[in-house]
Amino acid sequence: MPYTILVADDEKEIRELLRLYLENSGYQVLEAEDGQQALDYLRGTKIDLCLLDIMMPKVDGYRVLQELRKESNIPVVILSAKDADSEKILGLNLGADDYMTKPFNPLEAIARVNSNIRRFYSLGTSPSTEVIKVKDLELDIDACEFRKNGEVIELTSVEYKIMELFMKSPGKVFTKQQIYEYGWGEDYIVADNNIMVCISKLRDKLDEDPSVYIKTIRGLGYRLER
Amino acid sequence: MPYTILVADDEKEIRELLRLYLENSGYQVLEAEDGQQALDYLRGTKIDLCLLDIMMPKVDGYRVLQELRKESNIPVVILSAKDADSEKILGLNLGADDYMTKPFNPLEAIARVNSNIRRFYSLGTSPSTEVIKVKDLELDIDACEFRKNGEVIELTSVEYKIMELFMKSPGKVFTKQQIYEYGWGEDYIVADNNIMVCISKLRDKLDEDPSVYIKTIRGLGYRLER
DNA sequence: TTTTATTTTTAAGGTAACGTTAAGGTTTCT
DNA sequence: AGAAACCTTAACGTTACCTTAAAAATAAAA
Repeated sequence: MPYTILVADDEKEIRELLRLYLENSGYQVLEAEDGQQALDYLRGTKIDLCLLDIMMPKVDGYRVLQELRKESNIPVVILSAKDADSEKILGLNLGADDYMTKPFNPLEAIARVNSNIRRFYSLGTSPSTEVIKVKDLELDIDACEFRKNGEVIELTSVEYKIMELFMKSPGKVFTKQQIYEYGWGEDYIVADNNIMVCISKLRDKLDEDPSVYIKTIRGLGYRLER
Repeated sequence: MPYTILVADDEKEIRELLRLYLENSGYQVLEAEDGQQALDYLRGTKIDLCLLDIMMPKVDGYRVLQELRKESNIPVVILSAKDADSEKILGLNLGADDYMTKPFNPLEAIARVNSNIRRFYSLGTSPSTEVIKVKDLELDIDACEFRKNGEVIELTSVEYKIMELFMKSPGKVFTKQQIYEYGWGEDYIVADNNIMVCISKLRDKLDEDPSVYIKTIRGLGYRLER
């Protein structure tokens, strides 16, 4: 099961250079020549890591990164001709994992890709078949599927997100603010009732009479019992 | 709760510079001035990320990294004056997560630390789960749970807060004012009885006949016996 | 585009846990 | 003994939370 790397750069030579080295290291490679194409790939395909140029037509790399981070946490290595520190900082703070300035040594590129792949997938998150289990609950990240005792329970996207948050840290208490920001992907506004309705529906679907799975911590938030 | 960063560098100025910026960003900082000391820290202390200089006395950075990787996967950011690509590649292939060349912009250093911390701890591996223990009492900060002899004791949010205050500094006397401000999160108003009721209920739940755990210091306040 | 279905938000009524208050009791110090 | 500080209990009122249903927004289908 080779890892899939997306190379997003408008220069054809660079894409081909990277493809050469990456394929040589056993990766599968996809190419995007502008930001829009990159986003399409990232949304529609299972990409394990992205090499992302900043200066691209249509949608620039920062924008791609910003959009991507709303949905995914895969490692992103920024490629850029800009060497200024401020650029690096901007990229890293937007959620990039690494930064390389052009021109670069392709061997260094490979080393960085290896490093980031290992970091992200070796421990914790595994490449494809990631299933988190808590009690008799299962969350299949790849399939975006939630199961109880092996039976699929249909969740809406917000419900799924919240369940994901819970299942990734079972036993940990999350405040309403944290839940809102993770589930809705927006800055916190007071929308407590919203969350409560969602929790209520989740409990419904898990058919808890007393709160067996999702426990209320009054004054604090909620927690998934492990 | 704060992440602990180990700064391993033989130059005192660099350590102090990094400490300044890191502490300013809310990290806890430990310093090592040579490779041996770094290894001792890494083995004996809970370190969440390591900033590692390559050229150090006794044991060099590569060696430290190599040893560390046999036991742990925490993020390591290499600091080095060597700018040659081959050096970077060596570091990354040995299992480093990032690489910075001196001299560096401290803000970039912070950005990289943030990035690596977020990458490694936000998802996947849980962030150093914190449990405070005093005698047979345990306070699980993540789960907001209080236990005695491993058995959960349900606390209300104010009770929990007060217990947190006590457990964070066992043996220390807290005045009613301090307890009120911490437990209620408001400026002190005279509400002594309030506190007394709360302490009373706590003692109840800990089933103390004489005050084994929470001792009254007449005229001053209360203290958790250690 | 209009219609239909699904998801999310808003609103409102209900409930139980929690913090407050007050009153009577106990300990401790002078 | 008397006073001051502290303890305990129970009733009350508030608040945070739960649930349901309808309205609004969004996505899917015709």
